[in-house]
Amino acid sequence: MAERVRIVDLAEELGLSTATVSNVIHGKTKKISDETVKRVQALLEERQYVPSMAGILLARNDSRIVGVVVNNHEKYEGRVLEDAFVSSSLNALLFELERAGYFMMIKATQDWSEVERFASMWNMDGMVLLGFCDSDYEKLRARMHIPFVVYDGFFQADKGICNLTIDNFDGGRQVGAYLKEMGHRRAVLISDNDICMDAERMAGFREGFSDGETDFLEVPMNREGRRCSYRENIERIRACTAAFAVSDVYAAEFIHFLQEQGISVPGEISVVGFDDNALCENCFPRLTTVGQDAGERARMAVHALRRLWDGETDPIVEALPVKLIIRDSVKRKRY
Amino acid sequence: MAERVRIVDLAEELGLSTATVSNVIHGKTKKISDETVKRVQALLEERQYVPSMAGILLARNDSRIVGVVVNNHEKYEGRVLEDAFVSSSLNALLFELERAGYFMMIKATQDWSEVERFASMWNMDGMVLLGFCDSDYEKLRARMHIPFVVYDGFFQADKGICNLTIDNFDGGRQVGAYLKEMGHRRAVLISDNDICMDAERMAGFREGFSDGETDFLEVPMNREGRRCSYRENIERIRACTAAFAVSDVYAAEFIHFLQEQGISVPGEISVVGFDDNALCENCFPRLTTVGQDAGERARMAVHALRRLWDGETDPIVEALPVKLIIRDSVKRKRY
DNA sequence: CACAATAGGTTAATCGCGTAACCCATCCCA
DNA sequence: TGGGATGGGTTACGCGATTAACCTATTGTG
Repeated sequence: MAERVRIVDLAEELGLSTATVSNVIHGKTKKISDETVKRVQALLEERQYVPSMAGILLARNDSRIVGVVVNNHEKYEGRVLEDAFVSSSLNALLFELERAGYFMMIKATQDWSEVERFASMWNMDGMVLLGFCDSDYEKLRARMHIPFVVYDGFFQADKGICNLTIDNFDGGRQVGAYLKEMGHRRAVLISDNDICMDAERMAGFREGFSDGETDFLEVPMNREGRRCSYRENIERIRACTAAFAVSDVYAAEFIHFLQEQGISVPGEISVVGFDDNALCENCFPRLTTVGQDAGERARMAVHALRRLWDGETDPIVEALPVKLIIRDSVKRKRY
Repeated sequence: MAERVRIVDLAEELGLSTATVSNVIHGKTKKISDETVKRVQALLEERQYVPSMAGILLARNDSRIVGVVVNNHEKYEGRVLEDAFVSSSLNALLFELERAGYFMMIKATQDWSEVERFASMWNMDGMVLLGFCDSDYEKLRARMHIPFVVYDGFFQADKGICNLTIDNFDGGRQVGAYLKEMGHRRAVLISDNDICMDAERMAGFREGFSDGETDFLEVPMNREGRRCSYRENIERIRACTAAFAVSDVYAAEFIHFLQEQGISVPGEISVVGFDDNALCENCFPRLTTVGQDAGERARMAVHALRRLWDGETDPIVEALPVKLIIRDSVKRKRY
């Protein structure tokens, strides 16, 4: 373990006080001669001075840590960070926070008291919350005592919570409109009723797809038995020519099911997903889906935190735009 | 921002000194009356005392942070954390570190001086390195001044570096033996020559697959043009009945290519991957692959760190066992 | 009885850094 | 010549927790 170089060491070596060295480090050089500044800077460089966050944290109560809390929902079965949406979010957040000079600490939990401890122990500057929704609202309000941003979740706009989301409704609408325009009249809707934002996506789809002639089938799904419910509803599914799954993972699973049944995609049934996961490019056929720009959202998250730090209190509630990414899993239907 | 409850606050309220409160917190109760212990504990509970890591860090130089550094290799194109192997590793590490009472800080970089700063600023207790290999060895040795474990990478056993890996050779061997036993005689090998451990997997494959009658084709791949080189070699590929891709992602990509060409999998060509990524279950056909237990590896990593902290210096160099997971992408070949 | 041991604490220094308050020598100007 | 401004720093304390050294009163012991 190499010995840490401290400010006092440098000060001593230069015959200066720690205050002077500290001031040079922070650019408060108004009252220091140019020559002294240069000497200090040279030694900082030579000795490769790295500040100890322990001291800074204690002295200024400023940790430069942003905690990212991921809702460790049971549906992930203990593998939250493997979820394609979660991992792409973390990736974007990591780079964006680093760019802004912050450190990222991750916690995966459902237990709010843990989150509270976590934030408090480290004097976090802020937090980013992933995957929580309205039903967690009371806990959030009551227990979070530091600036935070909901990165993904479904919150009513009027709750005063800074909430970055994507325009789920519009995404669904675009899919609906696209499938209708491609000549489809009967579609399967695949979702998980437990997930709050699925409802938005489906509502959007209905608006985009519905007119006098179209019709859709909502296959009721339960978590354990998604495949089972496909099997039970196979005849009704065969009557459809298209499907909208509210997430790519469901879409891939559904395509898999169809292929097992010998139903060709998109020959007999066209499928559209949501999220633009990595898997879209690797499955066959390549999946048409709704894409969100993770980088843009992460930038918004950091921007929103900055505003909170600056004392701006009225929350940003943004529904970031979303767009349909057309690949190979939808075919025009001709009658 | 809720006011922090400090030890002095509790001490004052109890009419005790901070030393006593601190001692109770740490279970050093030999010289404290039972009654006092109870009073202190009751107040700790009531006031929900959460220690400040800033103070602890400064006083004991003990951060309980483990830094996880991911090699931000260009091949990831800025999306490291989205890589299936990386994300499953992070997931396993996160839970394992939490269980052991440590906090995880992530950094994605290729720049060693940054890693050094990172570790030094936070007085990290240890680090876990992902995705580095022998060529980084000198930097590692010269610059890392804290205990660290190579979680995944390819290092010579004799370098004295604590290196957890999987038995890449044996994985390849199992695949080779399996394909041979399934009657295949000509196979395509798909790999990326830049990745150090691919060589092991391929060497294992050769050993498992080769006998007088078998033969294989190594399609030379360059990163930008994997698909291109498939296209160029299409005739030679058609002459094969099986393929081994050294990672699931390559396998999925290859299957995709074959399906585009109208070649059925596994009807005409059987495909085996490596890693047991999430995508294996979702692609069609479900991918036969070589699986590694991420949880077990993470446990080993924490165990290895513990040993280093305990002063045990001879490094653990483990090649964790690996097993073939048979799904639907391989078909028996009959002549 | 003298002295030691023990119980039950307390005091004060320390960790590394930031910063408000202070200090001294010059210089300037009326 | 007296007083303020300015340049170029220094001193000293605070942040929260840990811990070695110290203290006092009571009990035990030969």
